[in-house]
Amino acid sequence: MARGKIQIKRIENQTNRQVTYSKRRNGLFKKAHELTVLCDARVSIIMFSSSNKLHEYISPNTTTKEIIDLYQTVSDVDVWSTQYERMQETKRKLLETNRNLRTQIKQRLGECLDELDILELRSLEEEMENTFKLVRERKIKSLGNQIETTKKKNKSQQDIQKNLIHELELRAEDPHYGLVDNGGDYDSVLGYQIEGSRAYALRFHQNYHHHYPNHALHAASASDIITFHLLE
Amino acid sequence: MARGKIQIKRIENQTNRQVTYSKRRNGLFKKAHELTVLCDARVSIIMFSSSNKLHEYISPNTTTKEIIDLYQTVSDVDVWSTQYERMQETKRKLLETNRNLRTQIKQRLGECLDELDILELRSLEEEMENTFKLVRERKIKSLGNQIETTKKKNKSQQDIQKNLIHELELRAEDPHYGLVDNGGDYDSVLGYQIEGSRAYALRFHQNYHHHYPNHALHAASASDIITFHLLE
DNA sequence: CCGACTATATATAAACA
DNA sequence: TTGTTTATATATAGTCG
Repeated sequence: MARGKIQIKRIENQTNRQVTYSKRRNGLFKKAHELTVLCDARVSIIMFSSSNKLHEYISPNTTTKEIIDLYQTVSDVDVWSTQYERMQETKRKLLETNRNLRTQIKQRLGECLDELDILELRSLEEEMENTFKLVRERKIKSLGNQIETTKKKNKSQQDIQKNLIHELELRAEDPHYGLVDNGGDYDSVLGYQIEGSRAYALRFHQNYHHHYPNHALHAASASDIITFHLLE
Repeated sequence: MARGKIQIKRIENQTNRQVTYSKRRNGLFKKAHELTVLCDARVSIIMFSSSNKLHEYISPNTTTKEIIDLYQTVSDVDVWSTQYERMQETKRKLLETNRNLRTQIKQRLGECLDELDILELRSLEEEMENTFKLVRERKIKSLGNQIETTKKKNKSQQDIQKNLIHELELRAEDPHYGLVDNGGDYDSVLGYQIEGSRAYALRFHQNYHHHYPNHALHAASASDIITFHLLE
């Protein structure tokens, strides 16, 4: 049985306080739930006991995160500040690093030199000279490689050319491949795929065959007969 | 008067619902407050009405932010994710920019050149050469300035020296400034403040006056008589 | 830490101001 | 909207198991 009016002040007895906490907590959550259902509201209750135990109520069909998100949006309270400030600090540092790096690059592009003293200029000069040399060496090496590659390509192109010429000679000698004289000048194109990306075409003038049908092709230097095209 | 057992289901009448919401909300907050006081707990209630009106209760001596912070720490719910992800994205972008800038700087230090093709190398080379020249010009100019400054300083030092000598001559001639011969050798120090940061002291040997009291000081090159000290 | 009991204290629906 | 009133429903302190 209840003993008179309940005084709203801290319950000193630890056990009683614990019991009351538990009972009233359930009562509170029940009320909150009734409110949710009766009035179509969304309620979030977060509570910590005196011993820092967490208990929470959240209306059905929603989440605490959702409520807190909404709370943050609607109220002016900067609920996030703790996390936010930490992140802001990180961001600030990154932006500063960024700025410093940009300045360094600018100086390496010859801008913003006013800020540098003589010692800094001297070391930057030295640095620039070293890098300049390094880059030049690298460029020369790269050019060398390119020349090598080109030479090899030329070599393989010459081989292909020779093969083609050889084949043409064979066909020219073989009646089965005899070319029809239709009275006009036209070109026949033989496509050749190399390296999967560039196509080379060997083009030859048929009138040559027309006029000299039995003349064998054998000269690699027959530039008036065979033209080499790089198809892009 | 209450009409039978209250059904816990949504109140369809808009007005009644609103009234009940208001009354029960107060009841809930009252209970929450009682709980706070009786059991020494901390309670945060955040609620939204069906019309999305925000109401909140928070125990005295604490803040909603504090409760949410604690909630985030204790529970596994990533209450911050919305904000957090936005910040993370910003951070990620900054880090990437940062990385790119660093790569650029490295290339301008002659590192990581492997990744560059011939065109990039060519432009980097040109850039390096230009900057190298700019920096050299700047260095030369800076050296020029330095020499100018030094010359001016020397000039002004010479002036000061002349003035001092002049003053000494006057004093040597004026009996009022006559120096007492106390039989010992000692130095008298005249302090002179220049540019507010460096002090120069003109030190002269009194025995000179002792032995040749009427001898006028006039030679700037009298290094055995006047010593010039740079006091740090 | 429940759950149950019970005498009271409180809450509240409805109606009205 | 908010504050009564009032009949009832609910909540709960203290106690026991």
